[in-house]
Amino acid sequence: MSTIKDVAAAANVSVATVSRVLNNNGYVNEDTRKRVVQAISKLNYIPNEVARSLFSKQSKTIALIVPDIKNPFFPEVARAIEDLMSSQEYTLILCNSDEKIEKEIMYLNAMKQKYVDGIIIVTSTLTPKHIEKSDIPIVALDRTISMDIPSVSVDNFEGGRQAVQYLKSIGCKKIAHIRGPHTIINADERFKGYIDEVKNESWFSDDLVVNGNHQVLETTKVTKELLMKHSDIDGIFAGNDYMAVGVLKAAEQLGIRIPEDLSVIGFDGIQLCQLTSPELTTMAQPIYELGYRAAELLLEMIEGKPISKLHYQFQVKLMNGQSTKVLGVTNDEK
Amino acid sequence: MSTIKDVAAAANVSVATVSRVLNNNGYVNEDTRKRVVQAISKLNYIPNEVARSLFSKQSKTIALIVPDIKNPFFPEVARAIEDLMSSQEYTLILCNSDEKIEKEIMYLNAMKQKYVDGIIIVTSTLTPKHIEKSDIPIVALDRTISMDIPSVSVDNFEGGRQAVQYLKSIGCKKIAHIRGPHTIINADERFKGYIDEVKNESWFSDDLVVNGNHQVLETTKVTKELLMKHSDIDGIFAGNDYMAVGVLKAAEQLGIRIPEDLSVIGFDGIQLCQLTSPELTTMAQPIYELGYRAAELLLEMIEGKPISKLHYQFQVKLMNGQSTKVLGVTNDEK
DNA sequence: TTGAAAGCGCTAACAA
DNA sequence: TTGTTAGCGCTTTCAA
Repeated sequence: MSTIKDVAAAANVSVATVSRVLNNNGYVNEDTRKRVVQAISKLNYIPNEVARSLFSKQSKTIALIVPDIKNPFFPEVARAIEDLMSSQEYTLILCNSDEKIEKEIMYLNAMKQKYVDGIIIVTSTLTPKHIEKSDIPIVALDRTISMDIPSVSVDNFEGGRQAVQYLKSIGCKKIAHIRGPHTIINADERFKGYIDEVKNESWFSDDLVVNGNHQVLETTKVTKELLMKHSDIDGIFAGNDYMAVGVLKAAEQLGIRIPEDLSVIGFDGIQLCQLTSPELTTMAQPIYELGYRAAELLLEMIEGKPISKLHYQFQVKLMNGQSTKVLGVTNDEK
Repeated sequence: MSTIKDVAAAANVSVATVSRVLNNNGYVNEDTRKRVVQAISKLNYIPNEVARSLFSKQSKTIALIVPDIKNPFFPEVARAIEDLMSSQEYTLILCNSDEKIEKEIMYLNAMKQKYVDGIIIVTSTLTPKHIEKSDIPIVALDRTISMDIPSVSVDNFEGGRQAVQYLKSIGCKKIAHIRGPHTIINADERFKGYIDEVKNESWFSDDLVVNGNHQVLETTKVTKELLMKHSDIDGIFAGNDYMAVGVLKAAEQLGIRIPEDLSVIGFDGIQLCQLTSPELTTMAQPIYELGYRAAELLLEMIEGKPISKLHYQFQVKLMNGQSTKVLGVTNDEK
């Protein structure tokens, strides 16, 4: 690998001049510029980013810390982030925290050490205290951390409400909820949205809510128990799409027809929804947009632009599949 | 952020001494070591990786270049790689090439520029020429590039054969194949495995092979056409799990029962297989292992160890779902 | 056992 | 318009 020195020697100028043409700043005579450009291409020279970073204290690199890239929600945000970042010549480091605070802190330190220019993180456990002392720009994605830390997420409470409202609107008379882990704030919000919508219903009782733990198998198990106990449940709001699949499986095993006997709605809108049969009705998040916006926000922070808005909250949108019945239309007509 | 200088000053030693205790090499008196260690923890000092990289020409960073992280095969390999790498204090850069050679080359250059220590790449288009001149360690994952470039993959040909053999073994009498894109070597290998197994069958004809292009919708479309043309097809080998889902949908739309009328087998063994109903039978790759092994191989190369074996080829394994019939067992008994 | 100093490749004062 | 040089933070000779 040739260095700026080699180029300077080849073009018979000083390294400063080469640097000038490289960065396109400062005066440089048209002829010398040409000589330099020639030398560069002749030597196949590319500037060493590490040396640049050492000087500039910027690495043109950002980190994305997610619980687990295998969770299909995250590849899509990762893709969105990488799309924007690579277009700006930034590079993306991927970290998996498994929702463990030690790992999050470990990565935070490692990233600081590498001079990454910014971090996008999905976390339920980190508090502002862990973050504030690192002066590096951070954006919270999917879940907010605090009022001070910029975030991009959806309105999970409202999404939960709307899911239930939709089930009501198509005529469901007893609606259960399979919720996600208590440790994850979004699961709580969705749960609260459900509660808000059903708490005054005569049919409502606490045991219409069970915990599926964001797992398919676990959900199938608890849903079967639930449906055997309450045979008159005709609508289920699952806290995410995985759990909705678990519900589908439970219904199948019990010989309950979907959507004729039971309407199921999920949350998230991951690709999976189109792949099941029946296809899943879900409250879809604009997943790619979330990632993209988080990246845009982070970029603004990195560039030191004034941040007009700290918190971006997107709305979820009903995505109609075949797992919810259509009011006034029998199955034959569909 | 404090630097090695600050530590040196605080401990009243030279930076060289601090460096010695940091890296645990060279003689350093026990007392001075203690003073240094104290200073380090007092100042909350962490060494600057960028400066280290500049000197050592190593970045403790590797890159993973995949076509698209949204393809569910890749998050799992990414996870495996990151697991091993982070345990060795390496960091993972993620790149999406969209199977485009320009992007691959662009990333290759960008990574060289960043002094990444190694690269794991999934590519169908890159040739040794693109790679050889970059002296940086490279491992080809999922698809081989050439004999000279280390690789980790599965035996796609044999996997294709075995898929067809299995369909035969459960009694299928006319087996079709939905193949993947011609541009992807693995799709070709699987196709060849299919051909090898059926070419001498009396029922075989060329038009039993159609291209699903690795897409669900496209597959549903071509499969419906196929099944309408050949109503006696009783087995389909889909070139990957996505296309197998497409087949499931086609069958459903045509009122064909799976597995009673038609047995379907996929390839890859992504998580999706357990989420459909019926659950998919597939030739499963050891996806996590593939990623992990590629990472191990790369690490050995980075550390300059002698590489005893350049090419690792894993076997795929039949993973039984409900999309293939069970010989001699009627559906009622199951 | 320790320190001084050169150098990794680059940028940006400052001088010329 | 160009060159000289200091310095980014670290590691490693070389000398003491």
